[in-house]
Amino acid sequence: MALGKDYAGQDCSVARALEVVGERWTLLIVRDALYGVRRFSDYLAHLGIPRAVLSARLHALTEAGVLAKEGNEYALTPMGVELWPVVHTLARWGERHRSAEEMRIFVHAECGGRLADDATCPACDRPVRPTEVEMHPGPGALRRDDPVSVYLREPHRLLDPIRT
Amino acid sequence: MALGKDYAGQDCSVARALEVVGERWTLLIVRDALYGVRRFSDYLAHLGIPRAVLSARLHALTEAGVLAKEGNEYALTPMGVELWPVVHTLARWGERHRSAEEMRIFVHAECGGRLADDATCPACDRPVRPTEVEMHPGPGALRRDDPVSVYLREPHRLLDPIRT
DNA sequence: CTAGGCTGGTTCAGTGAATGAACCGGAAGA
DNA sequence: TCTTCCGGTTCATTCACTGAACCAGCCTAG
Repeated sequence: MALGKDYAGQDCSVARALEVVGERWTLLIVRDALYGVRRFSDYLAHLGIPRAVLSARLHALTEAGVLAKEGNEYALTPMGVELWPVVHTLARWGERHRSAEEMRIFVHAECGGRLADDATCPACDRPVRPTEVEMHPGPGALRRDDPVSVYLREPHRLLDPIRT
Repeated sequence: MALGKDYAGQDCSVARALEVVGERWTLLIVRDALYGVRRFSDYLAHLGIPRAVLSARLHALTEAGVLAKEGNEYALTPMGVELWPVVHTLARWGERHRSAEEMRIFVHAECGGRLADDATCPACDRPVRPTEVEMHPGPGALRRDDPVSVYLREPHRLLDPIRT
């Protein structure tokens, strides 16, 4: 992990975190894993990432303990699942400042209410684990035709495996 | 912003957000800006970033509306300040999984209690704006000798300008 | 008023990483 | 057995990051 990937000299946990998830594509892979994507070909088609880069990132994330490989599937470890608040907070910021219309809507499955920006449920007044979150397509969602995009046209529980 | 920086085809606000803050060094610049850094030379020395890259990032962030330049100082806009939950959530994840000891401690200035991982104050039971947050050095903090690091050996309000 | 230092950059050559296309080996189905 | 699919690896090209050198404007001491 020499020159170009790390942030040596930074006594900061943001830098430590970015050494794991800060490279190009990495956080989008984690996002897809939270959605339930597990297979190489599904990541590949849904992200439009070069195969070589996907391979490298999956291995690096596995090495770091964010993903675990079982058979041919890459799924999040508990450490990886804990990135959910990071991904959600970032998504909400992008939604507010960088998107014309909402693309994805996150709902607390038990009460049906939408999640607050900090990934808590305002109605239930508590933090919500990703397995309790249902994702709905929003009005800004595109009609892409890769298998994962087609699958996600329907509401879907986070972390529920997507096998196309 | 052609090839290599954007994530074209992703109908996802995470991708939109990463097009602004996803490049190498960018989120560390935002972190420093939240700490109160404003001057080119302070970012330079505190980050150990190449001058050319810092120049490019500051211009890109200004262009995107995350930073605003006034005179010779680059400070966060309201849109940039809203990245505080992202940075804090990521810092907490890194702290939990990637650091031996705590490097920085974030405290709600009004009540003296430490912030929860989602950047709320558990004691006051409400979200906390960055201007209400005081940052203290933790036991894992290094004794670096650049001006910003020296300045931050003392407790410091977020967004309070650092002029060395 | 001018010489030197400081701040805030730009330029440039070298290097490493991302890209996209081609290739490959194993497993499963026809 | 032949074919297709899946999960990669290899490779040439292009792009971005790096670090060092250079430079222009401002401030200040002499």
